[in-house]
Amino acid sequence: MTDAARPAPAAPPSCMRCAVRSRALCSVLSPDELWELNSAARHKTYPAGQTIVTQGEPNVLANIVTGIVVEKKGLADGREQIVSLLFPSDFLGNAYRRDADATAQTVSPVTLCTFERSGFEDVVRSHSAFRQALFDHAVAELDQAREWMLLLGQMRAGERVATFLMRLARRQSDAGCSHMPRDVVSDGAMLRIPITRGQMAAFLGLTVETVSRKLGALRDAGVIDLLGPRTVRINNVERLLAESL
Amino acid sequence: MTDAARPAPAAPPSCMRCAVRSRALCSVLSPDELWELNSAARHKTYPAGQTIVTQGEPNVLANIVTGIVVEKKGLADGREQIVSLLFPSDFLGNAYRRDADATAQTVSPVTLCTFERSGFEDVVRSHSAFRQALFDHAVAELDQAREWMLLLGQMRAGERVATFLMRLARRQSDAGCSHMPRDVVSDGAMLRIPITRGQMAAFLGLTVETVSRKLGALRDAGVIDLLGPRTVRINNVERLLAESL
DNA sequence: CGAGTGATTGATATCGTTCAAAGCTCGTGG
DNA sequence: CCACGAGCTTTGAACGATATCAATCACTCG
Repeated sequence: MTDAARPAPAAPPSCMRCAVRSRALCSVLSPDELWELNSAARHKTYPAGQTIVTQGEPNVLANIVTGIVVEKKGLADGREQIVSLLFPSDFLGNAYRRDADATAQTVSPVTLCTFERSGFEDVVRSHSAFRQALFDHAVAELDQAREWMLLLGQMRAGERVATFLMRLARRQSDAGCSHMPRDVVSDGAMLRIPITRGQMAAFLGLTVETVSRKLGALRDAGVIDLLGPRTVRINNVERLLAESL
Repeated sequence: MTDAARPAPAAPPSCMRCAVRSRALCSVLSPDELWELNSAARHKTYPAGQTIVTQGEPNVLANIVTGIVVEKKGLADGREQIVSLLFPSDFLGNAYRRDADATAQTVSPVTLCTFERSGFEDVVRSHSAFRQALFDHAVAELDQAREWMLLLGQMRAGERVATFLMRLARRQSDAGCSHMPRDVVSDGAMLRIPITRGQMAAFLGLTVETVSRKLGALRDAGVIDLLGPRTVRINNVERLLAESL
């Protein structure tokens, strides 16, 4: 009765309510498949600044529902490099790797939709579209990492900061209206920087002071306004793009 | 007759002769499966310094049989960052991406075992072990890229050079005797640097001069000997490791 | 033998870091 | 509602590491 009688099968209630359902990995699953995956899922919440998984320890498989997460790698003497900045709908963890290659830490209060490994792997094994989505995700992450290698290896401080702002702006521009072209940033766009200057520095391979100075320089040049430490208005996208090279 | 009569089915002749057969992706395939993949394969040779694929253009799918290949990404003004250094047995190209995300260029004369895309995809689709190996490869590349982000973002010049030498030494130590523990480097180990100082610089995010100076500093400290621009003897692995942090 | 490329070395310049000191923000509690 | 304080951010000054500019040297290939 449950299956055959349902005319338009519905997704699990918790998925129907999910804020990131349409953009997360699970968007490729049919309602029936969602039920299967959902039975392995469990929501968890973390306060800001909490470590979710530590480099080298068993991984977590999860969608980020709300909040911001960073992944970072550390040197013995404490220096840290942020290797990834994760937003709601992003996926955390490698399905094909037992242990984490980086430490994941919350930046703000975070809600995760975590998946029990064996149930997750069942879904991966039996659904090629899901497997494909997972693969695409890995390839996209590799792309991003290499793009960041170019930034870290070749760009000067000002270019790094400008590039960071542009990528953040592009990322945020597709949050809202889906009928607008993605990734387009226009003059006057408001930008919320989700991380501290220290975290920006650890992401850009710079010091806090340099990040602050380069932001100040962009402000002085009229390219951006700093409405607060975390809020930026982009006055001139073209010039910001030129700064970022 | 051909199939059923063969008691221990043999791999295709060209694969039997292949120098990298045991370490390349195709090592997970059975002889029968190898025949299938091999029918989509074709060897190609390139002289040193030749561009194999350009960033943004259609990809190549290939195993490197002999020679060294670098993948690099460039900025508009000509600055370049090498994002990957590929050795014989390494795989070049993303099966799940039509276009290349980086330019691939030969460093020495190179032989590739290239695969026609549709035939390759058929094998990927029908053989889960092969698909799995491909996925593992992507994950390993992501790992390497992030490790390099840590180097580019946080290490000082001397640490970068020392780290490069250690990773190269580890990589070369597993080329020979397979009964020795992998990745172990011992004092007195000889090292062949497969790339120029300029390419090292582009890989490490430094200038040629700095690379040369830091190598000189390691030599002056007695940690290594420079027997030629491309040949290094590691006198003191422990100290080299300490320099690399 | 000579030319050209790659490597080393030296002198100087520059960018980003380091060290130091205020100045803001925002959450907390009175 | 305001005052307080911790942590974050900005700014300044000096230093230092690496880049830049320049010259020489070494090796390979015509």
